[in-house]
Amino acid sequence: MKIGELAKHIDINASTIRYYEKQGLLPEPKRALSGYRLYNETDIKALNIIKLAQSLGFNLNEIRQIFASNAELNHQEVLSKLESKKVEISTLIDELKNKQEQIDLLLNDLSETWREGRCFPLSK
Amino acid sequence: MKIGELAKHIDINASTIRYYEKQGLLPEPKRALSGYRLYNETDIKALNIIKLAQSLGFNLNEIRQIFASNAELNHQEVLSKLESKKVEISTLIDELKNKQEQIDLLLNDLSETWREGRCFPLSK
DNA sequence: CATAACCTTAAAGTTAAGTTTAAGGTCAAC
DNA sequence: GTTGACCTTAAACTTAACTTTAAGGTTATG
Repeated sequence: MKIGELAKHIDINASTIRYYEKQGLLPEPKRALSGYRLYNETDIKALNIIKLAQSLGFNLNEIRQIFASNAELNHQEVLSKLESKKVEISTLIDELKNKQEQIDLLLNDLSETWREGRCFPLSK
Repeated sequence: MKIGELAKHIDINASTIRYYEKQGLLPEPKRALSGYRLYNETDIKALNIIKLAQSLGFNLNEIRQIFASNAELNHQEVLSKLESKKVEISTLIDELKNKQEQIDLLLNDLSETWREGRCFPLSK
């Protein structure tokens, strides 16, 4: 599979794949005689893990540390990273619920401001 | 109040305040004869609203449109922006809960990978 | 066999939200 | 009366995660 096909499959830009390779997220692929990169199923898996990890809030640096082969982290450390992320997400959820309440407060504040004929909040 | 004092009060960099002014988020302040910017209580309020709105997930562009005085949006539109943000946050919360489940799936997947003696996910 | 679609690299550009720097003016304190 | 803290501006720099461009090589199609 050439890079364009892989890119379409994952719905990602081909240059992003080359970028990930440069960043050490993806292993260097085999090359055709032409020099074209050649990919297979494991590359699809790898890219899907990257996408998942990104959506979980890991940045590319963390993703490399956690999932790439250079083994900066051992299995126990990887598990602990993932568990921490779960806790982090719980915290985030609480914060978001809090923000919904803050929006309600702001809504009340604004109604009052406007009822009193005052101007927008960010002006004199 | 000069810019340094305001900055300390809000716990923000003085250059950030100048930056917000340049971006049209803050009105141009009075100046001392020296040219120094002079601020008062309403500027503290304004900056706090900016911080709140940022923490709610609005970017500076949205914050200007919604809260600045140039009145790009009327009151009704502002209310509706805030209500949409509340809905957005609800969606986000659901997504986050989902991600916690996905982490669990990943954890299971990894244990299996490792039990079978296979390597890290992002390698061949 | 020509042409379009695809691939290669290195390097530069993009975006948001600042931060830092340079070169200089102002002010309070000792 | 000078030193150090504070202020001014404009412009360049920063970071992450890409995307785009330039200049050129490869391959599939009619």
